[in-house]
Amino acid sequence: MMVTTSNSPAGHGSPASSRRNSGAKAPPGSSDPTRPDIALATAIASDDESNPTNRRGRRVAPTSAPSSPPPHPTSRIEAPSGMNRRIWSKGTMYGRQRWRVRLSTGPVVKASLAIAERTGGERSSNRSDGGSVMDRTLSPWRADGRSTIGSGESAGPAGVDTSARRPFLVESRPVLECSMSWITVKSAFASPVGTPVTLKGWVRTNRESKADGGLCFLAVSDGTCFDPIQCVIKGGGPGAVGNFDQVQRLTTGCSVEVDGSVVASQGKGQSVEVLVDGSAGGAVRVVGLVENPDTYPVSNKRHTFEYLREQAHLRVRTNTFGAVARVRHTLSMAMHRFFHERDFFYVHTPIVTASDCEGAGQMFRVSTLDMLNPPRVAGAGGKDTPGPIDYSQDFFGKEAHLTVSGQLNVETYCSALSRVYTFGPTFRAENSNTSRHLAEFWMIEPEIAFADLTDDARLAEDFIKHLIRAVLDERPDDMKFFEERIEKGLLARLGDVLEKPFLHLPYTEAIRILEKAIAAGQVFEYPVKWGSDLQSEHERFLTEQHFKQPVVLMNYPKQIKAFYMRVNDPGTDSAPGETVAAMDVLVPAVGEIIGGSQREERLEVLDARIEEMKLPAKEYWWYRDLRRYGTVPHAGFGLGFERAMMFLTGMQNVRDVIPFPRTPKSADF
RNA sequence: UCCCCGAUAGCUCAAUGGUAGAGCGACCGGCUGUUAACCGGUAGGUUCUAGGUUCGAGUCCUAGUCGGGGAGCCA
Repeated sequence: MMVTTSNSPAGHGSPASSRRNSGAKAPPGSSDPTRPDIALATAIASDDESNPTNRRGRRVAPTSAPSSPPPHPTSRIEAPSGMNRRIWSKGTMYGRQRWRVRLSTGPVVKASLAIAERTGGERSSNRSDGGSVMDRTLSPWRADGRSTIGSGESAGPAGVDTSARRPFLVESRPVLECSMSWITVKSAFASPVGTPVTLKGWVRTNRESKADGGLCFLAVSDGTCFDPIQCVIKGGGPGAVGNFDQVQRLTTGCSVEVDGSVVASQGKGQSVEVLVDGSAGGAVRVVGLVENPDTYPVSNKRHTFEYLREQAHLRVRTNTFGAVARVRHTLSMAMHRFFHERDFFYVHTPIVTASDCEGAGQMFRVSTLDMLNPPRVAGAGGKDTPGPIDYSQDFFGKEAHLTVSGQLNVETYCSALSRVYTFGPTFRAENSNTSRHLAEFWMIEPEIAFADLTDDARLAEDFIKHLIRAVLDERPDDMKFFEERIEKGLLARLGDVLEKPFLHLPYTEAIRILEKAIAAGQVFEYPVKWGSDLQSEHERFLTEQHFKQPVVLMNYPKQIKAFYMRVNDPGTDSAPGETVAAMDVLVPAVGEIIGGSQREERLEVLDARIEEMKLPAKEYWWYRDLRRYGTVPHAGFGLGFERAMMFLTGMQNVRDVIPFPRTPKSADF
């Protein structure tokens, strides 16, 4: 089935699609000045100084006609009837023309294959990772959708990023708005001048002017993009809105509906705005007022993160937390997409666990017993001493806790579905109060069958690079904010990680490097010794000073790692002691971001480890069964979702990258 | 859990043991296609809690609560 060309772009779409298509008739090479995200995309990657941006990164005034790629016949490409698909150009990215394909229904792969045939000659190769947007999006090579983890086909030399050549499809955009009577602020920014719009959102700022007989400048945000849109409300002359006095009194946080039309802005600071002219049907309807503006907790001023944590229900209305929320969503979707496109299955591992064998720290108890008067085991403690609590009378008939990891459970599904992952909340009752720890956090744990530690490390690298690309591609507006206000140099740091292959380094070798550094005068607070775990200062030294790039540390001493990690053959890495196939991925500025291992698949070795660590062997009966019935080598890792958020946004405190943080002594909201 | 720091107006912070202050925000007015606006004015306080020392405590002492940074543990 081919995607054909046509001169009637509006023939198969909703009104919204017509609007976009007509908008796309502008020279597609030009960054749309009404789209801050596109302007940013250009700004991130290009050294082209001809795109003046103002402080917020918007194009201030379009310069002369852009000279970049000649018009591409996007708007003439049309799907066969009944397929409901649209294609449009979105401007440039990394100096290349960027295309997006939208497919509401229908066979995605076939469509993109057909397109690839049309554009197959248009490879670009100036990306440092060897890929390009065009390659990733449209090339026939990847249009077959085949995933290649662990196979010879795409798994290049160790450390070479191959994920760029894997399927990267289609941006999905909300179709929903088409059936609603209003549009999002994000869509309004993308609408051509002259489009009548109805917006619904919250007032960010309200400025007044006496010009033109009275104007109000309402900055309205609905959270769908970083920037609020400026609504100019007329208060004098024939265009005055009836409730202008009410509009004048609107304060930060009020919710409103605005009818108006998209116009080119007369002021500086934004290229388009929404003009509300009463004589042209414009109106402002107040939905909800802020009842006491004086005490509105997130008034229009700077607030500390500490303060905003105490206002977690309102903090998402601020620039920072809105951006965090959008990036968090994007990261979540990107993660699922990464695995889905590589034939991984998402497994919902349990939150409540009645097995006492997860062994990763303090657990939260789950119980329905009467805490004041729990049942006791009869006679166990003699007449006067009460026996231990009788959990056989508890809800599950035994002790139950909240999970500290989905790994053991997900290994079972791995032993049948080959490639699986779990993503869910995880609970640790440790009394640790730091900027990197939560009592409730989210963790991603993939598990791959027939894989060894190298496959695992390669997957981790592909995964991290995919996540970086996703947030840069999809949330340029928010990422620009993080770069400017949260961490200067963030984009360079991420670009660096994207660019360089991860270095694989045996633990034993890392110890040698650290010892040499000490001999050369490097001072550490903690000693370095084969057999002890590396301190974060050691990890930072390796990744930030010595190698200045991401490092995958591999093959740790057996005694400092978990029982399920595969015991290496003697002599691996010429280590002075026994090692296990564990790995930690270290990245500059954040440190350890991933921990993983190849799992012990040999029953007798596993049993020996369980025995050695004095673990309750009985509890592991089902885990041991995996080794008794068709055991396979397998490996996996865990990525803390909030730590990934910190890595990607530059936010310094884990409590600020999760909507409602749970920490010791704190579970408000 | 350990070490260090902190808590004063809606927010951020001042205030030798002696009358509770500023900036921002809010409100009122002026000016302005405004946009960290600007100019003038007004209101706003049980100084975290409970004890103690003192003629007198925001300030000093004790205990507690909460918050922040670091360590450990980890993701």
